[in-house]
Order: sequence, then structure tokens, then C-alpha cells
Amino acid sequence: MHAAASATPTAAKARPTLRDVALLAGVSPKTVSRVVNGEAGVSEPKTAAVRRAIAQLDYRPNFTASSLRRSSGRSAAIAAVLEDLANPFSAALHRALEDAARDRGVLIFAGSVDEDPERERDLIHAFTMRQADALVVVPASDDQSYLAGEVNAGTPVVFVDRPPVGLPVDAVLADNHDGAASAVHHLVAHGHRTIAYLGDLQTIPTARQRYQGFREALADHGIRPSAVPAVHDLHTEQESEDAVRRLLAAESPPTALFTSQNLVTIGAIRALQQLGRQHEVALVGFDDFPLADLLQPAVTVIAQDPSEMGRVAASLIFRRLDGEQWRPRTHLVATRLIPRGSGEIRGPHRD
Amino acid sequence: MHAAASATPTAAKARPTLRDVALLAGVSPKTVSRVVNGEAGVSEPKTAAVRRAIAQLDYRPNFTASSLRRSSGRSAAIAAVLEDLANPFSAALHRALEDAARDRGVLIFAGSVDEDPERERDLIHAFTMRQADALVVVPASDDQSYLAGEVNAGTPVVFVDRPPVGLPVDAVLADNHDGAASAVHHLVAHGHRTIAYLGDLQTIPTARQRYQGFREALADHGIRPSAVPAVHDLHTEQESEDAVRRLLAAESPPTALFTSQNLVTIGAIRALQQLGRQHEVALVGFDDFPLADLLQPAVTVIAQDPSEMGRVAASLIFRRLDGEQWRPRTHLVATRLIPRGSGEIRGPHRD
DNA sequence: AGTAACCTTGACATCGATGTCAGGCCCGCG
DNA sequence: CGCGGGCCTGACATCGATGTCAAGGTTACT
Repeated sequence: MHAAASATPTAAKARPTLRDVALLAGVSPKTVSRVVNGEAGVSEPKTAAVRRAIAQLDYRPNFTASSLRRSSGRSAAIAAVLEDLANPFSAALHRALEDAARDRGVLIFAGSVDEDPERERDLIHAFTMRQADALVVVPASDDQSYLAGEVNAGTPVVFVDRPPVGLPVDAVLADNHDGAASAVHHLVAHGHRTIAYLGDLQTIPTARQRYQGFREALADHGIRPSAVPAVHDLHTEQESEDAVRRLLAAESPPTALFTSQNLVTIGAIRALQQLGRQHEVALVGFDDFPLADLLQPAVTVIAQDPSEMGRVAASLIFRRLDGEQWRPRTHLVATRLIPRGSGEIRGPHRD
Repeated sequence: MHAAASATPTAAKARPTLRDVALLAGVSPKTVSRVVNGEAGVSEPKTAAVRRAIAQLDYRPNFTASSLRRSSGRSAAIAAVLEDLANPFSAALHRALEDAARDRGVLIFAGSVDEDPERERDLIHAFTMRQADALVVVPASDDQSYLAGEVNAGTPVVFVDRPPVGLPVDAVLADNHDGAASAVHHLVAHGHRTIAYLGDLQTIPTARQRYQGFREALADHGIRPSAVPAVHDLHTEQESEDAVRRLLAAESPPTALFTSQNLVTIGAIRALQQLGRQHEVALVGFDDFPLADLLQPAVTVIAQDPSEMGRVAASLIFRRLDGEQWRPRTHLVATRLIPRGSGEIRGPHRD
């Protein structure tokens, strides 16, 4: 008689545990544990018996159970709180983290925040409840002091792309100020004076920094920032497209555009193409994007290096996990101006 | 006297456990557990005391520990084994999974396989060791029977984009055959007969299916597949670019190109642009990509719907997790031809 | 007044694995 | 022959939390 006849037709066989292996191999659980973890001091015959049992049962250790008991308590997983998994910046960052983590057998939990502060907290909450060993965060909220507990508990935390507020942790940021300034210098050098600024939500620190760099660079050339048009809080392609249309319909329209973010850049291109003016209005966009070199004109950009930012973030994380200590600081990753055509369209001024 | 003086200057305070809360609140651990999980039957004063203690200690439940003990054993995390987190298809799929999982408080582990069968197994191994509740897999190996144990243990598994081999599980696939055929019909309808095929690695099932659809559609129009040029195993933009250059330098070059994948399409565009022939050679690419509509000419594509594929995959996963049962089957997700210009360039034939 | 039914509460075992430690065996040495 | 010292091995407690169950106190009823 089959004592425990299956309740359902497709009875799910429970996963074998270390106990099952021990029973089958005729040894104690602890000995199986030793073999699984490659500890020395198990005789040849027992080792063989255990290996046989493992193979026969297709046993796989329960990693979460073992990390519960293990002294380090490490889960060998880190969490990435990103803006949106599907956007190229986040995806490249995520990928760079993965590559760094792979070497150490560490896995990654990732989630999208979509600029929603509440979602940021929920995600981080969920990740910490699952014992993530470290956090990489692209924040959306304006205050992250709620993370102080985690940091004090020894969890390494690194902010990427945007600085932490109210929390002393490492940050890896693009050099937004310098990048924006170099865009302005480039455009001025090509004869432009009336350079419009098109920017993302002012709640986003990077947008503010870029605008700041933009203004200061203008001032360097003796141009009053208030003399050039600036449109803020553009967060979709459509909003940007509309804004560009309005700007170019004005009385003395700008001869060049500086767009402070990807979607804004693309919206601007769309507007320029529809107006047929893409070869006469200069454009420099912040942040590179795929196929920028195949458009006509190809698009001059201030390229960030999300992969490098991910590598730096990962290195900070792992060094802290390895026990290194230092005072939290900000790590700037340089940007690079890539001239491709749209930024080299000449303006009315000699320079 | 401070009994347990900190060993290191930045002493990491251990995270409080349920026991600590119980001690502080003056109740038993079990009672704390009840409050945390919202179980009924705890008196008002004790509930309040527990809540106070939780707030005071900033206690957060250890989710991995509780899922170890819990009857279901669920970890509320699912794993996504993708091709490359950084490519748009994988990223869109990942994002769709995340959105579906979010509603249920489920998190996602994701990893890139990079067409490496060994990496596929390693990743899946790592995910199952961490008790992922389900697997979403874009396979790279040519045999996944090694997953039989997981499937038997009741873990829902869904394959996406490529069919499973040697494993009876659900699959969510784009209609590659039909999509490729519709590209051919479209080009023939625009007067083309000599349509070159440019394809990815033939080891990839989708590439084979697309080629099959291509050939059969040609045959429908009385064109012998052997009469048109076909280049296989292109896996980078560069290889594709070179291949197109060679094809167009031939004696009677194709008047239209069908590119079976993203990178191949982009390499082809690059070649056409460099030759200045992008307005005379027609092109239809399989798989849509960002900014395809901003190129000149804008690129006609057979669009897949990775988000929809992700949604379908998630729905299958969660229905199985909820206990539904059915025989594994393949779910086709339709493709859509998006005419944008490059595919409507007329060829030499009337039709 | 006595007792059945209920509500709270905590003791205890347990999930799957590992840290600790002691016991049994065999070796070699004095 | 006796004893110290390795080497293997397993018993047991434990990680943080929850399932089970019974004890104790109320309440409500006959």
C-alpha cells in the first residue's frame, strides 16, 4: 500500500533536502553539509556515498536556509533601485552591475521607481526584507534619511546618478555641471548666442545641475542667462516637441538648442524634422542614445557613461562588503562631448 | 558602564529580530509574529505595545526566514533568465514582468545569458538555489531537459521568444514565421523580386523560423529561394554592414533587403547610408527599435511586442502559482508590419 | 453554582542548513 | 601497555520566523 498516495494527478515531488541526502547516503546531515561545502575532513568512501546520493536525488542546497544560519548572514544578492528598467541608462547600469556581481557569484534584484518616491521606499523595503547585502539606488525622493537604519546596520549603500539627501553614503554621479557647460562652449564656438535650454523636471537634481552648468557657461561668454529662452519640466517626448515648436515660432528664435535629457532630445529632433529645420538649428543633447549617429544630421551629444558608473558603484559596494572603510564621498564620472553634426551647424556669429 | 562597547569605531548595530521586539514589548515572539502578520486575536493593549516596540527598534521582518518556515515555502521572487539585460527586447520583457509582479508583491531576479549555454545553466542553478518561485527563460542552449527536476517539483517555468527543447513547459513566442512572410509579401507587392536575406546565428531558433517564413513566402510568389542571396550567422552590426556591402557590390544586386534582427538591421542601414543608397534599396527589418521612425528613410519593420510577451508570460506563471493546471502549450504573439518608408521604396517589377 | 464555549497567550517543534563541540577510532610514542 | 594527538563523525543548538496545541482566564449559559 502506498502510504502517501498523491493527492493530485501531477503530484509535485517535494524538493529533496539535505536530510534526505543524509538518509540515503547513510550519514549524518552534518557530513552532507561538509561535502556540499567542500570542507576538508570527510573520508573518501563517505564523500563518494554522499555525492552519489546527491546525484540520485538531484539535490540542490537551499541557499536561503543556509544563509540564514551562516555566520556572515550574507544572501549573495544585491539590490538595484533604478529609474526604469526599460530605459537605456538604467539598463546599461544594471548590466554593468550584473557583470561585476557575476564574478563573485552575487545575483541582482532590480526594480523600477518611475520617479515615484513612494515606490522608492516600497522597493527598498522589499529588498531589505529579503536581506539584500547592498543597495544601489537611483533615488526619486527628496530625502533618504529613512535609510539611516540600513546604513547603520552595515549595509553598503551607493547612490548613482543623483546625490543622496540626508544620508552619508557614497555617490557616483556624472559630471553634469561640466558636461552642460561644455555643450554651451561648443555651441558658442560655432557662432551661436541664442541658445535655448530645454530641461527635465526641476525636481530631479541632475536637471538642476545641468541647468546650472548651462547658465554659468553662458555667463562665461558674457551672455546673460535671462536673455536666452529656457523651458523646464519637460518629461516626455511630446512635451519637448511642443516646446520646441513654440520656441521656433517666436519672434527671434534660438539658433541652437541644448536639451538636457534623452527624451527631450528626441522630442526636439522630431519637432525639427517636422519643421524641416534640422539642418539649420544646431542641437546638442545631454546623454547619448542608440542610433544618434544614424540620424541626419547625426546628433552631437554629451555622452554619459552608465557602464562606467555601474562599474564604479559595484566596486564601491564590494570593497565595503569586503570590510574596507572610508568616509562616504562623491565620485564624479566624466562626460564626453561627441561631435556628430547637429552641434556643428554654424550660427550667425563669428567667434 | 556600557556593557557591550563597540568593537569597531563604526560599530554595525545588528538588525533587530522578532525576539528583540518581543523582549521590549514584554510579550512572546509568537504574539509579535501575530501582530506583524495581521492575525486576529491579539488584545488591543498588546498590539499597541508591539507596534510601539517595532517602531522604536525600526524592526523589519526577515522575509527569507519567514518563507523558510511558512507552509507555502514561497519566496515571492521570480527569476528571469534573459539574453542581455541591456538590449531593448530583454529590457522591455523584464519591465513587463516587473509590472505584473509588482501587483502581487513579487520581486524579480534577472540575469543575462549572452547566448552562452553554460551561463544559462549557471544562472538557473543560482536562481533555484535561492528558491525562486518561478522561472522565465529565454534559452540559449539547445536542450533544457536538465530543468525537468524543477518542473516536477512544481516550479512554474515559461519560455519566452524561443521554444523549450526536451521539456514540456509553456512557451510564449512571437509569430516569427508569419512575420517574416509578411515582410516578403510587402516587398513583393512593392515590385521587388530579388530580396536578400540577412540573418542571425542559425543556432537561434527564431532565426531559423524567420528564414523558413521568408523562403516559403518567396515560394508563394513563384520565386525560388535559391535564386535570392542569403547570408546567415550575422551577429554584430559590423558583420551585417560588411555583408550588405558585399551583396550590393555583386553583379545583379538585390533591390530589397530583409534583415532578421535588430543589430543586423542597423548594420544594414549603416552600410546603405555609407553607400548613399538608402533611398533606392528597400529594407524591412524584423523587430522594431527606438528611433526607427526618425531615420531617413524611416525604417519599415516587423514589430514584435516584447511587453505583451512579458505580460502573457507573467500571467501564465501566476496562474500556475495560483494552482491552475493545464497541459503546456505554445502561445503565439502576433507581429505587426509597420510601414514607415524604407519598405515602400519601389522595385523594378509591376505587381 | 457549575460547566461549556470562547478568547488570548505562550511553550514548543519545526523549516533547511551550519557552527560548536565532544566522542570514538587509530596512530605513534614513551 | 598506556596515553596524548590527530582524524572523522555525528549530536545538539541555533539562525529568524511560524504552525500547532494546550493552558489559563472570561464569558455565558443551564
